[in-house]
Amino acid sequence: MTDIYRAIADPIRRKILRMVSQQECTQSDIVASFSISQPAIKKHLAILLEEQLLLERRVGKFCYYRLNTPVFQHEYLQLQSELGLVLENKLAGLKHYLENLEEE
Amino acid sequence: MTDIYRAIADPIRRKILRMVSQQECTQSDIVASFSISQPAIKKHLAILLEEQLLLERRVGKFCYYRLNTPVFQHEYLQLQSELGLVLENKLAGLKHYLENLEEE
DNA sequence: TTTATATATAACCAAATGGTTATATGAAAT
DNA sequence: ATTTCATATAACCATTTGGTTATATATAAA
Repeated sequence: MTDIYRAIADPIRRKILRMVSQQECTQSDIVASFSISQPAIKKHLAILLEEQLLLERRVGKFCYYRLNTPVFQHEYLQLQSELGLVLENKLAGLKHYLENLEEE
Repeated sequence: MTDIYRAIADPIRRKILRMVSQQECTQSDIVASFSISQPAIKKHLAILLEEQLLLERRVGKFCYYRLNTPVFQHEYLQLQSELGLVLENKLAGLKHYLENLEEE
């Protein structure tokens, strides 16, 4: 369901994740820290919300965003185990190669 | 230069990375392990090559692909430190909150 | 009550993504 | 020499991405 790879594909979204992980931010806080338009930021927020990495809270005319920490943590762990495999495979392949040197 | 986030955005590309990390594969090995067309695989390979996460070697009519381990390792470490920050910030924010409880 | 501010949404655009089919090229095997 | 197999490339298509401007709506402040 949650596609963290899609969420983190854009550097603006990665920066938003870092911002809201430090503290809750309103949409205009976020808009102010980039040089793109408010609707463009809105679309990035929509993707992060869609992937459930952000939570929003409405207070009057303000909209506060914060990290959905449990989901982010879970998805990030999954990512690490998926990508970690790539390097582990490499090591396993090397190990196998070394162990079978004499047989060639 | 290398955009690992782009490279890993697609599940097919992630599986290719895992495959070639275990051992060198020809393009047709790779094509055989998916149910999409050869040109579609070719495009995924082109993206992985463009992002320098793969190396290719030509032997006769075969094209062998392998992981560009140093680049992958480096880029993956960078990714981890960038995304790791998100969770560290969260913890730092919590720590700060706890330390300043009495002052409110 | 008017005005200013925060957010939402629509319409548009260019480029990238992820796939297809058809076909060309080049090397190996019969 | 012909056929077969691996790879490359072209042309096409739909969808997504990442942006824009213009405008609407809703709340807060003057």
